Amino acid sequence: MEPRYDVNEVESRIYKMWEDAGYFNPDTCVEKGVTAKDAEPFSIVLPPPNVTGTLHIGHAAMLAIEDIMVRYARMNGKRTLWIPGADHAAIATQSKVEKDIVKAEGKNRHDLGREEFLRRVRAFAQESHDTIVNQVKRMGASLDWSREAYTLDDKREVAVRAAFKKMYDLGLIYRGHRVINWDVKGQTTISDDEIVYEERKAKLYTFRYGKLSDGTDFPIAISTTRLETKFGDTAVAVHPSDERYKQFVGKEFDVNYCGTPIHVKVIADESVEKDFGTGALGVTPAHSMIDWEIAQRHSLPFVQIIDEYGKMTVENSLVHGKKTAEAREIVAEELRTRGLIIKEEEIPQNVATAERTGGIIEPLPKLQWFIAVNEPFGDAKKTLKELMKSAVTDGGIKILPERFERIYFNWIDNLRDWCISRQIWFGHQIPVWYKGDEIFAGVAAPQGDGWTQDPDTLDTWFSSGLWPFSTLGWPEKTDDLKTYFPNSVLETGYDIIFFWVARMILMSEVLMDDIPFRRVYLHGLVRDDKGRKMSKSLGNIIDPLTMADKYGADATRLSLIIGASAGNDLKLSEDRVRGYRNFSTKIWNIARFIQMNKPETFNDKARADAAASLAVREEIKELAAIKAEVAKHIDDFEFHLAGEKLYHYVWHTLADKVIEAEKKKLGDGTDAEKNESYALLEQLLLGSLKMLHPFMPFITEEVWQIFHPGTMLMVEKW
RNA sequence: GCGCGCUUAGCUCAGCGGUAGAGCAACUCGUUUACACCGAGUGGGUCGGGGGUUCAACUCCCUCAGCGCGCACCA
Repeated sequence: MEPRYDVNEVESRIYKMWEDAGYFNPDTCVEKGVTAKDAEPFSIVLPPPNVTGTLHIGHAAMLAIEDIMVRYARMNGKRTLWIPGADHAAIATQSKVEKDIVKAEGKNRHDLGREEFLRRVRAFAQESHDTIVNQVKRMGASLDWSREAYTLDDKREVAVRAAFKKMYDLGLIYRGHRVINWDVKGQTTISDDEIVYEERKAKLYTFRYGKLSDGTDFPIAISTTRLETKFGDTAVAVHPSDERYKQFVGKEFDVNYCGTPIHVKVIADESVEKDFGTGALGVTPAHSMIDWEIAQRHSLPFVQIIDEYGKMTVENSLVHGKKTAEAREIVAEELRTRGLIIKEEEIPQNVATAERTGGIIEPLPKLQWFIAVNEPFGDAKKTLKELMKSAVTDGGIKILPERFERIYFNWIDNLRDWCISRQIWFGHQIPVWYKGDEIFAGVAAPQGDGWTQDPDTLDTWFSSGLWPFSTLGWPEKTDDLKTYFPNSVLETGYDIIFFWVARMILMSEVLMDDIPFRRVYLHGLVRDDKGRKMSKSLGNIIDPLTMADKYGADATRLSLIIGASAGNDLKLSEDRVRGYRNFSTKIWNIARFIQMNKPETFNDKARADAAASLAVREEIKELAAIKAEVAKHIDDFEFHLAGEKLYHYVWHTLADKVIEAEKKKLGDGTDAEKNESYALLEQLLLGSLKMLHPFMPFITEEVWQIFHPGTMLMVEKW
């Protein structure tokens, strides 16, 4: 053995050896007889990385955890499938590419046209995909590349259309005119979950609209931070039990608001808080989600006064054509002049912004496609909300750590219909065609002339939601689907429990009439050593590839496993990775020492002779005990405890105690003693390698090859 | 407003009813069949504060505080 362990040489050679052997594919394992045909299946999908860039340290953590589960299952004889893939990440990818083009050429997507722009996005996505695949391999992930999928490839296109069609026919997907979240910057709708709230200071104005037609003041004062939207008010809502306003409820008024006539009705609604402001709320149905809902309850009309560019559309007014922020100032000034403002105060306010573009969200009424979550359907007449809940309460899905189950339920309780149409180009075009008043939804375009397909695309999470079965060939009834669905485990970050985990459960309940997976394991975020999120602007990014090149993928993986328990964030520093690199070196030297001390008289017969006396030795019993503990930890998803245990055993027991104790016999014992010592150490080393393999696949395989050429540790019995 | 998590050695964390643990860092010593990316050893904590349950609490319950997070509201 080489005195030094050459990480980069070994890691690239070993991965290629595994790939060539084909054992990442469970079919090959069955063919070559390393897995029984009727073995229990173990299946898991890789959360598909977005094709927006490159692998980051969070991906590396995810790969490490999943590869441990997969390699452990495979070594335990299970028919193990781990499917790789990538996500087209519609909005994220489109905005990234458009931004790059604007920067480089000063053109936007409209200058290029849909065809050309999409060509550019696809080229970028392809390049990004290739980089990511290489990086995933670099981390040692034992994925079945022969089954690789992409959320936007032809097979998944079929799945998306079949899913849309089925849900449309069930009445779960509908087209409706409702208030949606409009991203002014990105020029598209987004779902409730894609909103990020930013806390800012805002001014809360308490005021009266103005004069009534008889010249008296409007009788009720209201409060708002958005004076400019009040042109769109159609009601003033008060609490039903509020004595102050009871006399006005049901009355309608024609009021002059800053020179523009508006018509408002006073209504009573439980949702109004008596103690906030004046206890009266100006209802703007067209530009507030909550107000829209109030308007629905009271059959109020709505008046749209802001357009898609965030500009005021109030005809013949002070604010026509102005942006909302500017309009607000103009209105405030006008109200002051008219003496209508009663109070101005600074309050903290959460402003809704778009997750991807950072633009302000302007609620607007628009005709869009939705998934109905409160609509009973099918034979059971259950709603999607009910099904999503029961999948976890009694449907067999267990979420780890358990506290996320409550977070999941809480999210479902507050869930509104999911807006799935997007006004962007990159993604699955909505499989609906129009001809006059006719609408056709289908997997393929309708026959005949004159049909036009809906130009919008689907929320990227619509296609990711199908992932646990679309990767297995659905809607076709494939063997893979029969064998590997539902998935055994879904492993992902807790930050996408709503975006992704919940949507997969939703889709699976409708389309498969089953849970998508039995277990959800949520990992935390990888932060820097001070607990901050890693970001370019902070300059605290730790790149997994740099770490792998410097210290090895094995060390990088271990640094991401030990100290990281389910659902908890991990603080990572280069020092940690270096520490586990030292452990790799230790393993190498243990192996080297044992190999150097192989007695000349040692052979199979000597091994057999030693077997009986070894069987009763404490060291062997101890190894068995460690093995049982490690297995229990892995079975319980406590990878950090398993890793720590192994680290400690190998270094501080095997190396520091057992080897030290055997040195004397190896040096000047009898042949029989030497052989027994060697047999003992060899057995402890090989046993350790097996246990360590899921955690540190490269070095363990490399050392194994030295002791057992011609066999492969990755398919040895654990 | 509703809910969740964390608070244990200088740092990062494990332990979660029976006399305080690991890794890193610090300090001392040490090149002897691998490894200085090493070995042997040492120091260092009233387990966030207060109260309770118990023969016994870091571990269970209540309460307060600090930090962090999710959701909703945000007129």
